[in-house]
Amino acid sequence: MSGTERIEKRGRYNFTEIEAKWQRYWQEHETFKVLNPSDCGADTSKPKYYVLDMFPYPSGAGLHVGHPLGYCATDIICRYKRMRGFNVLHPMGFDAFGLPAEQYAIEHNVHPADTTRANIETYRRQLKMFGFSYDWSREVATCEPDYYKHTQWIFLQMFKSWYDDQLEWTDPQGNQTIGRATPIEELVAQFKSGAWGVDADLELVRDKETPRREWVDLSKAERRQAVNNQRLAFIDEVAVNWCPALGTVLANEEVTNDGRSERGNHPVYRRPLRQWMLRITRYGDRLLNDLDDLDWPEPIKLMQRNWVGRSTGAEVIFPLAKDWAVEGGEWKCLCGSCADQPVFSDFPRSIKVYTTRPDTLFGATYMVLAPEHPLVGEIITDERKGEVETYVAQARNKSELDRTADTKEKTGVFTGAYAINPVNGKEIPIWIADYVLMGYGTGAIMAVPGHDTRDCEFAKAFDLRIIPVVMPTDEWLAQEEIRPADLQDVDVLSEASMRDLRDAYRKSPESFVEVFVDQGVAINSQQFDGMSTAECKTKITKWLESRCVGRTAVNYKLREWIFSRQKYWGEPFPVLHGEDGETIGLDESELPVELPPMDNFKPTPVEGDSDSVPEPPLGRAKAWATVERDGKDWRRDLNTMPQWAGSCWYYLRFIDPHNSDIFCASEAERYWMPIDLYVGGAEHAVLHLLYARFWHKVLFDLGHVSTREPFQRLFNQGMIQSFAARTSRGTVVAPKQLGLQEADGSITPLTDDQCMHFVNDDLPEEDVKRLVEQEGGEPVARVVAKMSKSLKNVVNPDSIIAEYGADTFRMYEMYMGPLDAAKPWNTQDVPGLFRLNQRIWRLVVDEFTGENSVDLVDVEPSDEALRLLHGTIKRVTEELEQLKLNTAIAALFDFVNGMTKLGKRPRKVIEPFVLLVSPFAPHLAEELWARLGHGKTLAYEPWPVHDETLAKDDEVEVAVQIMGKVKARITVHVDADEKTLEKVAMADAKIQSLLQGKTVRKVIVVKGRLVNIVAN
RNA sequence: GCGGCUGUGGCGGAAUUGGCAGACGCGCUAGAUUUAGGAUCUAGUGCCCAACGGGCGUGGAGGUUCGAGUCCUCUCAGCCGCACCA
Repeated sequence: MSGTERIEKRGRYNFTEIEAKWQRYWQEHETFKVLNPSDCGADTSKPKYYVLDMFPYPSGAGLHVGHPLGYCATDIICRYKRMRGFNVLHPMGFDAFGLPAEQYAIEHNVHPADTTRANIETYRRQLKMFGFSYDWSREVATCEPDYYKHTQWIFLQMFKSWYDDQLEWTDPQGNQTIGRATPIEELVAQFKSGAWGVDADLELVRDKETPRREWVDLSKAERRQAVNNQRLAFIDEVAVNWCPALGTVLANEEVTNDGRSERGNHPVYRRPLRQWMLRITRYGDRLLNDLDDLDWPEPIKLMQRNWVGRSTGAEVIFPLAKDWAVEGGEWKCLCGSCADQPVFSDFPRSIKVYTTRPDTLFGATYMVLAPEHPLVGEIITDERKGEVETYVAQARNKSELDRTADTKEKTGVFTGAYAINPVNGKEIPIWIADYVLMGYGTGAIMAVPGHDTRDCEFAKAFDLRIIPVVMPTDEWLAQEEIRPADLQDVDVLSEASMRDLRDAYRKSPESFVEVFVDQGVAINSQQFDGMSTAECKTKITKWLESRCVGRTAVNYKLREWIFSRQKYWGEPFPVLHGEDGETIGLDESELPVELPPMDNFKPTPVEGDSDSVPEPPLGRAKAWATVERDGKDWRRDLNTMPQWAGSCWYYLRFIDPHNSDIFCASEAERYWMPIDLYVGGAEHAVLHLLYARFWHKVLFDLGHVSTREPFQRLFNQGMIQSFAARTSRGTVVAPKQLGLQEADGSITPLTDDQCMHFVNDDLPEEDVKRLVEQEGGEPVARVVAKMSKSLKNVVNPDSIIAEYGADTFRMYEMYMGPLDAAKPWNTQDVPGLFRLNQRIWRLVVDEFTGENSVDLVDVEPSDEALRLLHGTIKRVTEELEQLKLNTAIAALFDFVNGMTKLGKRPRKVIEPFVLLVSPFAPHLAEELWARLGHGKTLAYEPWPVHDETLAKDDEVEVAVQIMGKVKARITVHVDADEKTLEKVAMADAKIQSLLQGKTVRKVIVVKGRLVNIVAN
């Protein structure tokens, strides 16, 4: 190591050489390579700790300062855990498939594989500069065939399974569970044996009472459909955001409010398209319930719960008035072709709705269908046809965002048809309105304008009846700002005026300013009158059930996952499509299905609102797309999987990254899972984490993984923000783009020094007045903003590392504030941490001679030095355990300050301190450890343990308060009891004088803290 | 609109969970030092006042308590998520 000699000669803290040296050392010695239990030499007696970072998407811009925030934190924890005797798995890889690479490829005519490879190299180089203790031998990239072979394999498992939601089983962890992913063969066997059948829509029917069709009577295509209707991965036609110009489906987030594509501003249309779907909703309950046992931030759990959006209520059937009548409580079919007294699951010519408020059924005065509802065409009367069709056509082309824009007024059309309210036999009009979404519930609602704000708005707009069926609480009725104008003066305390209010509500609920949507007491509901909302819900549902027109139901906001993209740079689907519409999964031995080499990734543009949908780019790879098998022609699927696919299981691949047979060997999986700590940004709070949990549960059901949940503990790092300026118009610009307006109107750009003062908010007042944005000359104010390319305030870690070193960078980011808080980057603060590292360096090294400092002494440390050390060990350890890394570093500062005061540095104190420093500034600590005479890395040295008796001072200062205000301080023994404390406090001269002429009422003593004297 | 989070000096942030508000760092002030180094060391640094004393201070207003940054009620501001979910 020639570099060391030079360092010794100069003796200064030369971070460049030290960091290069130790990074080389770690690499050469494979210091952080960790073994799997079956590997030769593995020590399975140690406890395991699996720490995972959210792996990055390698974009062209390279790493920014936000990435390493979480990575530094996990690295510190990993280094700490190793020293605490854990086998630590700490891997890193790249989420390498995705749209940006493809867009870049189209614009610059390069292959996404090439740019991705180059970007990965940049990222890897940058990540290595930080000295992270990753086991690089486990690196993966999701775009490599070795990797996506298994992504395809997992997809096949979903294609080959279905969710048996009634199967009761005990999972390997001993939990009683209902519902499980099961091989599709078991479903087919049940069909074949005649145990199960299907309904008219080829959906599964288990009981034999319900009218159903049997397997033997189904055509080949129908059988395939019946099975497809259950598969976890299936093909279905769904309404999507189709952008003809871009030639792809867009996510809702990629569509602007005026129905155009975010990228390119092209028109976007709602189109029903055949897409791969994953049946994630079957896991809704488990995705919800299993959150309870996870050590995640509550807000994230809440976001996931809201996303799943489970609600309970009832499905209710509203028969069409032209086809059904009620005679003597029995349903009578008017068309003659339907069975009288139909069963719930087979009630022809009726509208099924979902409601969370079956108790308000008597208040349902009209119905609304979503414009896309399949019954719309059937029920419109001839005279309404034109108007309805125009409305439906309009709604069809609106994006979801457009339709749900909040300020929008209610629109709709009457169909001319009526339905029968099953609770009272009354005929109610059926309307069509886009405030009802096809994607939720049944796509149809019963409207209760008396107790639903949206229905009320609609009813008022179209002059529909409003019937109150829930009497609000007195408290609600009595609110002044809600009461009708003519009842403003009543005395709400009297029972008589409450009666007036109730009568007024009964007569015209719309005269109250707000709609009552809460729980109350049923009115106008015949035999259910007087029941509480909760009771009424159950009773009405039971009543409906007994008449086969309703049943309890559960609904989710969660939608099935649209899983295909019309793009090149993603995982191909491992399936073949036959000419007759059959889709088969490939055999495992045929994986991976590699992407064909191509050089043109452009979508085929289509003009305007055409129904034709062009082929995805993969369609141009003609030879690849066609496969001959068993004498028949098959076609590959031309779609690819979305970017989420690879990240749904990467944490499993890290466990066994080079296994070419299976995605992850079971023994290793059982050893390492679940992940003990998962750190990443809150932007993945819902989608990635939900999708990955879903895949994991499928793998768990099928016996491929051993834990119900992948990520036991989750931690969200906060965003690194930037100081910026906001102009009076609201534009945000970086400090560098500011200037001072001179008297002649010209603008002088801010100097670096002035920028600093701007950031610190302490520019001289006359400068603040002249502060303007350079380009527009508009006045600005200081704000904290997101770092963004357009703001030109992105800080590149490379330059900071070059200037101050990786150890300083790591320390600075950890010292900025709490890990989970958003905080602004301030380069000005970096030198403070650089100074800390220099001071730590000088605790050991004499800067001039380069030898160990003469103050470093081999004598027994003083009590004071020991107290300092053990206090520091205690603090650092406790803060590390809680991921409070900012205050842990504050403890390091305190130690160095303390040592500076003490002068001499006993080796017995300095050595453990170097170990405490090592997770934070590993290069520095390794170098000092070597200079202290140790021959090998400190990465596996035991973590220092503090001795409580040494950490404590014998004496402690206690505050003495009078009436809660500190008036004096006394010094007492740490263990002094309450009585002693009180005595010493009362004896204090100052306290004595302040108590002159006052009566002591009470004395509160908190041991070791304070004495509070209550006196007047 | 609904839900969540956050408001503490000139700046970033501490505060043992109801017990001395402002740890630690940045910046600033003064001094020492010279090995002129992205130095170091010492002292100071919340605000106000008639200044070895006193008053006020954790977005604002109330409240509970011997005692509140911390708990309760109301309120303001900022950020994030969802958004016609029946």
